[in-house]
Amino acid sequence: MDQLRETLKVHHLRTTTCREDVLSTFINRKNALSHGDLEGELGENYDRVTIYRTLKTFLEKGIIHKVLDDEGLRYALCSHSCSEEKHQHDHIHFKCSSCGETNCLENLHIPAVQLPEGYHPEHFNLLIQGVCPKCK
Amino acid sequence: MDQLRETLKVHHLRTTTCREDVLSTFINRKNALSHGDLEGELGENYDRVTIYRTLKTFLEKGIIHKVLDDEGLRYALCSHSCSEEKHQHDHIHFKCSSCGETNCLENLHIPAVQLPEGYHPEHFNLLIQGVCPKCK
DNA sequence: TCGAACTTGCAACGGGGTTGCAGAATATTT
DNA sequence: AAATATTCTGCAACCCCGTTGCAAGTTCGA
Repeated sequence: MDQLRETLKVHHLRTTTCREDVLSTFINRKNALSHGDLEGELGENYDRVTIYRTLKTFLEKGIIHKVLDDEGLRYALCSHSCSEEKHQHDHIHFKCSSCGETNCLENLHIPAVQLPEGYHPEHFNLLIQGVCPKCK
Repeated sequence: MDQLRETLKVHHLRTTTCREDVLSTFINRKNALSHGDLEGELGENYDRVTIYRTLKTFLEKGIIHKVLDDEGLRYALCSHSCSEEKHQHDHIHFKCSSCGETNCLENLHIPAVQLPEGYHPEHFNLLIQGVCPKCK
């Protein structure tokens, strides 16, 4: 409870019930969420627009990061090392084709790639699709 | 010219000018294209819906594949080994943050990843963002 | 407790993508 | 070459995603 307020405070955000609820949804659900997921869970309490803006704010402040997907964007909590100035996301995302859940594999790093001459890589995004442990 | 018709024929598609034009746009431009790109190039000749359906058809037949992006889907030509039954896409995509182009690095394969117990990977999608050779 | 600064809800909008249907084009059969 | 079956296209309409402007409400520091 105070944990949430603390997180918001650290990122210089005013504590509002919407931000607390969105943040706690991310913490409880653990996997990557789309705007639609959040609207389904919180849509009766808050306007869609507010949820969009909350996501945008959280993105900018480094609280969440984008997770690529072949059918729409999702978002997931950043590790604690992220901030407004610097994001560090070289971990792998796994999307289960059975249950549809997308999860961060925080402790698996994207392997190094030897790019041809002239390419200057900045960000890496690896999505692996398949069947997750829960779905056999 | 006959090359295009041949490709369509191989995939059991009727030859129409729209399909020929979309296909030749992919071949000429070489990089990954969004629906918007195609509409910009061919929109005066064909309806948006027709372009959408052409992309969908090409996807199903294994002529093009989806390319992930942090701001909307793109499509790129498949290598010749793809078909309706089997797609093989373990190559890397590079998106330039300067010119905005996304390209397939066909000859660079995604390195193997050791997933935790229970994960059964099927498809891999690696997007690297940075600056491409053309943009210094 | 007051006021400045920020956040929310509402309405409205634009774009992305899909569907149903009638008419047009393509392929196939004779 | 003509007729038929099949497929494709254009149009209209629709829904969903995401954004913007503005007025009213809320937060927080002085």
